[in-house]
Amino acid sequence: MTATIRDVARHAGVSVATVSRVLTGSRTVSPELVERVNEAARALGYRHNAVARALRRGTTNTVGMIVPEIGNPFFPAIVEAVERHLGGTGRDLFLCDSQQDIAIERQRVLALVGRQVDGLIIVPVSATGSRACLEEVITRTPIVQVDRYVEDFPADWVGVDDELGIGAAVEHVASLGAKRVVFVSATLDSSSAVQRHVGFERAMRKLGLPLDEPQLLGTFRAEWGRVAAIKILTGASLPDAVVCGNDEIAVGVLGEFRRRQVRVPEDVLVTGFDDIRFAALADPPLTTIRQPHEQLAAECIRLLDARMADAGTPMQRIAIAPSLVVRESTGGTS
Amino acid sequence: MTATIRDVARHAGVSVATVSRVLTGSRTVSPELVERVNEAARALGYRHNAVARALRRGTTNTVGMIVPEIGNPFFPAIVEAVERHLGGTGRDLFLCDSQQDIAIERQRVLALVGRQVDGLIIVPVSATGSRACLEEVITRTPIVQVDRYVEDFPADWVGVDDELGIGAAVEHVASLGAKRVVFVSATLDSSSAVQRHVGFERAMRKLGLPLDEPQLLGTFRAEWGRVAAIKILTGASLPDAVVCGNDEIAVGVLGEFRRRQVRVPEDVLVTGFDDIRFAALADPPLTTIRQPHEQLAAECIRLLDARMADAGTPMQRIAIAPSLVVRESTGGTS
DNA sequence: ACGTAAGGGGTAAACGTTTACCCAATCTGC
DNA sequence: GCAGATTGGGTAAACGTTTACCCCTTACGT
Repeated sequence: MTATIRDVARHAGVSVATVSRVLTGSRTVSPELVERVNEAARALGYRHNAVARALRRGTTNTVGMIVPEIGNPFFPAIVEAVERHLGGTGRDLFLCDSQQDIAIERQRVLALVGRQVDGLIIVPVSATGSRACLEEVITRTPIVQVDRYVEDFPADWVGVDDELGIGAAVEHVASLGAKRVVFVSATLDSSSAVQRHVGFERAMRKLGLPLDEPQLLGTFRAEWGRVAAIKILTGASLPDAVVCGNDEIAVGVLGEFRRRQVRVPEDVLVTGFDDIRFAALADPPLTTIRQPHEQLAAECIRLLDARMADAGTPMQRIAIAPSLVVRESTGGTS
Repeated sequence: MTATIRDVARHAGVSVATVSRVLTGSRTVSPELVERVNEAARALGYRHNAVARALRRGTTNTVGMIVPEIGNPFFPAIVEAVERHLGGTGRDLFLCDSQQDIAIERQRVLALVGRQVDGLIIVPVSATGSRACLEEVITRTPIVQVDRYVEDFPADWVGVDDELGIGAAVEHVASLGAKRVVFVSATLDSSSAVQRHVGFERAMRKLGLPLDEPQLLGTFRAEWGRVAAIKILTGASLPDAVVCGNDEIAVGVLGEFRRRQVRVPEDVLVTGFDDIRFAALADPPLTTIRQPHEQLAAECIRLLDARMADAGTPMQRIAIAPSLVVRESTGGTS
């Protein structure tokens, strides 16, 4: 059985308080006793019990993070960036996947909050459906929303300006002469789906482009991109451009176009959103809206730390401008 | 502040033991008191404290999982499958990324084990370097290795038969007439790198194919695939086939070949390993060795449960045969 | 030399839950 | 009617750590 602080105390011939003081450095202890305690701990292979410490201190040195779809490379990229920013602060990141399901999301939230994570970073599954469980726990732990957010829910958020990003994609294809532009995205469940949709319609109106193409809203998955491409191809004629709500959809669209001998960008321009690492590797390499992972992660951790330091800190919403990355799928070079 | 079991007891006019008995159903309590306790718990919004429960019970209802590179879609796919098998068992999965770094891996292992996860599922970073930290904790928690394993370390493992898999890829390209076959994989740090390398050489010898091509061993990353493709293209002449150690490398190779007008499969055959979801979406769609995620996950959870049930259970090594998926990159159809 | 302050070590309570043990009431069998 | 068994509720210890409080010793200033 693993040694406890009591065993170390007995071995060193001191009290458990002395052992605790030595090992945490919380108060001075005489050098002689420090030496004995350290030696005893070493000899017994003592490691403090994080569960007991959490109960006593009320903190765990962990941050929970929940993403809605871990198989979408965009979310692991955000997780990697968050880890880099959390690393060096002595805190551990515990990651959970909510599988695009608000019931599973609630389970994950309660699992993390119930284990007293010091903060929760969440990409909410649904702009409306995620509210109930987050309202339930926001008084118990600091929460920061990343990328997506819950509507009418007062919590910190950092993400890109989705409207601006999709607007940049529309302006880009319009600047290349595109008149008929089709939008392929996800149903309006999440805030990013909603905002990208709003951004698309606003940009089209601003540019005076027709909005009469059917809206192709499915999931943020490559499979849906393929299905959407088939729907586009069964239309009367090919649009000038396909603006996609994320890179996965775009990769699916590209693949299906390629399979059916539709040339990109010669026959139709295609754009994505996110700049996942396969965007550059797609064929042709995908023009996309890059989300600045490092900056999102840095702001996220900063918001969380501010919230942890002072629960009454005024709520912050940080929208970061994304950037257009022009690649071959709209005629750019590699 | 959130209610504790003491508050509920006070509110219901019973003892904390009674409240605990009612809420856990651990012993009979009169219907009248059950009603009062449940009503009090509801009224106070009581949720049990998982930290206190963990300290008292010594279990946490959590499983920790560590993957070496969360940005590689293969690992999220495994995580998703493990979650599906764990779901419904009332246990939560806490995921950590070890960033291909054994020091970070050790931090993650200690973070999870220190918080008394009931079991640990790990894809070890290094066949040798990961041993020290796993030996340190294997007496404290059940461990199952997935995909990769640590050499000379007695712990349960489930993965595909890497030698068999790469051998199938070599046999496949050879059956299409390939004589000069180049192997692009990772340096021999992980067991999968080692086994795939061994499998490649063994298959080449078995088929009487020349092994004099330079070995291109870097990382399991698409970036390395691109670099390797450049190295191949600066050689005297193009090989007949490029067999890659994983899909990421293969996707990188495909991209660079495409960029330099090398036609796949016309000019050179390319294969991968893993069957990540971008393998089918690559251009051309990638011939690969499919790892059966669901089966790997199911066996993994079964091994963990067996280990949890009886720490003395004989160690098991389960190698599952992968399957060849022929796509356009070796002349197959979509 | 004395009074006050500072340092440092030990005891025990606290964190929140679970459950062993004890005790009282009730039930059952003879 | 009584003895023994059963049921069920309460108390308190346990889990492992931290730290408030207490007390003793030593040091310093007058």
